[in-house]
Amino acid sequence: MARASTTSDAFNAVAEPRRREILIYLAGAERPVGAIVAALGLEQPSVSKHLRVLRDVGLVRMRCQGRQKLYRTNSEAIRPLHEWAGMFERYWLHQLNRVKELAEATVRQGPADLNFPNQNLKEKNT
Amino acid sequence: MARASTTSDAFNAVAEPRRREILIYLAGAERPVGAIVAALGLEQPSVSKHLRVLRDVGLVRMRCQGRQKLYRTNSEAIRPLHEWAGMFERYWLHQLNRVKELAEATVRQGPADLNFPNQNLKEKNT
DNA sequence: ACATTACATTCCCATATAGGAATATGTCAA
DNA sequence: TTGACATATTCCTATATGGGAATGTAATGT
Repeated sequence: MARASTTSDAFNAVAEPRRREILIYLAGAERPVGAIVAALGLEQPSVSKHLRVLRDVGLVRMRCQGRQKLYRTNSEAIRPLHEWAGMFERYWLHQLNRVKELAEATVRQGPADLNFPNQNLKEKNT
Repeated sequence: MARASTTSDAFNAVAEPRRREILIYLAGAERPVGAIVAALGLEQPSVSKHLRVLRDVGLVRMRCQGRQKLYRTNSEAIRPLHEWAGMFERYWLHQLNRVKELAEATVRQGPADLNFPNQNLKEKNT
């Protein structure tokens, strides 16, 4: 099997850096395609294709106004990403505490020998 | 050009659903590969390959213990995702307020005609 | 030394891009 | 109608998968 489609979910859609830029650009206000092209310096067909992906997963909304189409970010669709990543918050807070405690312990004991920095470890880390 | 490599950054790495599952499973404690295989019901080579991707972008750490290799999630590496998605928080809060205000206004006015739900809109939405 | 356990890597392949170029579609203006 | 403007879509192609199967490799037990 190949990689999942970019339109399969928000995670796949935002994997592309340009699509993330577009989402940020369209977060505050709706803009016509031409404005995105000008602001991000991309080719117009490229922007249209990215917008198509973003629409398919609900990350942007579109409205027609005369001959232009106004896009804006649907921030609600980004919440699942935020919440998924947020599940790990308690763990990175723990890691920060451990680093802090280690630093304080090191100050009390004096610095470790930098030539053998792993002398106190039983297993090698990666 | 093709899609960016899954190892190009954390965004691309977590686009794969199985890799997200692995990260959650390895968030609380380090586990040998066999435990992941058993817990998630994937083929062992598949798990090894996913772990390789996750390691390349720093989303997991590995430690050798005898013949097994213990992996754990490096939650710190998920923070950038959380923070990127967090940039949109103020916008989805605004959207929620607008929906709430609209609902309250609707209650005051009575419900709109469901057969012509767009009768008050000048442009068509998508 | 040999078999076993625990992982990692390689090979093969169907599939899905993302970008560039060219073209199609839809809207407004004269 | 004709032309200009704003977007969208199609075609083409190099590239990167992810899964399955098979194989490689390192560590341990006997």
